[in-house]
Amino acid sequence: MAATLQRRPTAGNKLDHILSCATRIFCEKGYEGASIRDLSRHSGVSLAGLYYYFDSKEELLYLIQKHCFTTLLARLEEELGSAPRDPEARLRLLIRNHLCYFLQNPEAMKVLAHEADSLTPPYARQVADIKRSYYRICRSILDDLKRQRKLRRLNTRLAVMSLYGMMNWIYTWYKPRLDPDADALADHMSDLFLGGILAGASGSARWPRSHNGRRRTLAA
Amino acid sequence: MAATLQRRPTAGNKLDHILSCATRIFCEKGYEGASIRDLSRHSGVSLAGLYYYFDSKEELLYLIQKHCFTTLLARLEEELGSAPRDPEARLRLLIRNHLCYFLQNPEAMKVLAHEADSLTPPYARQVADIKRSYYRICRSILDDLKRQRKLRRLNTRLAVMSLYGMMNWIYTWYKPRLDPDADALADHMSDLFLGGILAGASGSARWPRSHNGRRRTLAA
DNA sequence: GCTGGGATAGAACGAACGTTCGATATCCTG
DNA sequence: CAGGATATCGAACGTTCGTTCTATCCCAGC
Repeated sequence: MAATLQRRPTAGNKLDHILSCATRIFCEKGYEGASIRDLSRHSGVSLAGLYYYFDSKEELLYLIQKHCFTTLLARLEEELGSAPRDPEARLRLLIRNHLCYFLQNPEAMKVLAHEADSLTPPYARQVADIKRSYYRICRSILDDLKRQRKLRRLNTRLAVMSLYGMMNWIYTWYKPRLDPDADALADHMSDLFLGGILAGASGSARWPRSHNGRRRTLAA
Repeated sequence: MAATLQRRPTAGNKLDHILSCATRIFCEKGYEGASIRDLSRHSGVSLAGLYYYFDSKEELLYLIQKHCFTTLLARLEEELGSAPRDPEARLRLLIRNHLCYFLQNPEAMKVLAHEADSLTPPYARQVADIKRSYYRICRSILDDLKRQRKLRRLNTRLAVMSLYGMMNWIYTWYKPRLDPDADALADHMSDLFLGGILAGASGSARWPRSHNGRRRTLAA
């Protein structure tokens, strides 16, 4: 596990190539559905030769996930470092950062979203830590916004998760030719989300509520 | 494929039991990661005995997906049939229907979201047809809303996808003890989404726009 | 020119996979 | 009670899986 912290010297290029092939294959066939033999064929490295660069298939997935989340988080922190204090502006920046990265790495994005819990404890914990940091940044921005705008009724956990859902789901539907580019999409989702959050500010119930005691015993 | 349209008579109960076990196992280990032997162990039916009830592992996944989407769609159509014409009310109804069904069948929900393209053409097409119907209902409600409220700048495709993302992503984070129940969640997401949609109605740019020509050449 | 270690691959390992075969119970019908 | 359909299973088939063993190749440093 710790064996990969710094890999064999000067092997960086080839490992990168393998990771990029693996990302594509995991994206297409899923982690379980992809075989090391697939990776061997597509990367041009022999089956046994691959194991010089990683210790197991699981470590391969771990390396992909760790690299992506680390990069995503590092960019966000860099951008937020030199950004205004205004929570709305910071949230817009987070959304743009997220969508730009993911739309530029759509295959990695699908692997991240799809194989979120394919890792077992030793690896899973490290990835979970990075993801938690990323979550907390968004949550604290929303907490700031809540304070600033006095959004008493805002459940920030639900809000963060709703926003992430909106953003992460795009891997299932986004068509580069058909849909707007990352910046436009970021504006769209920022407007939608912020509009929804801020609309609930003044009144408690702007629209009619559930009022339904309909059937709720629906068997599977 | 057509072999399962009406299965052996009176075998309904056991097939249901097998499908329910399979749903749980696919949920836990993924479609590729789950084995028929897992299903045999957990269902109490012998390995060979299982094949009396279905023709292949893929058909098993197909049966699960088809059943869930058909049920979800049927309930929605039934509820919409006796619902007001107001698009906002109809959208709220759709959201509530979606979340109620999914939060009552969380394992099935994960399988649907996670194995969305694990099926190959013969099976995949039939499931895709049902999903398209479901998508179109939501889209046409949003088109109605757009007309009614004169939301010129609303991209209904993006809106539908954003809404579905918000709703479908919950399988990754929802904790029954911690988070609100289905009705409250439906209200939350309805408010968020409708607030966001309607906020963009009057002005074209309520908040500052992207204004950034920052770096956009970010290697993977 | 020898040598030692980084880099690579052919062949094989045991295990697990999806699926099938043939046989056997069970039960309704005549 | 006979006999066919329904339902079930143990055992096996051929394939593919992740991984490892061992041998080789290449090349810098002595």
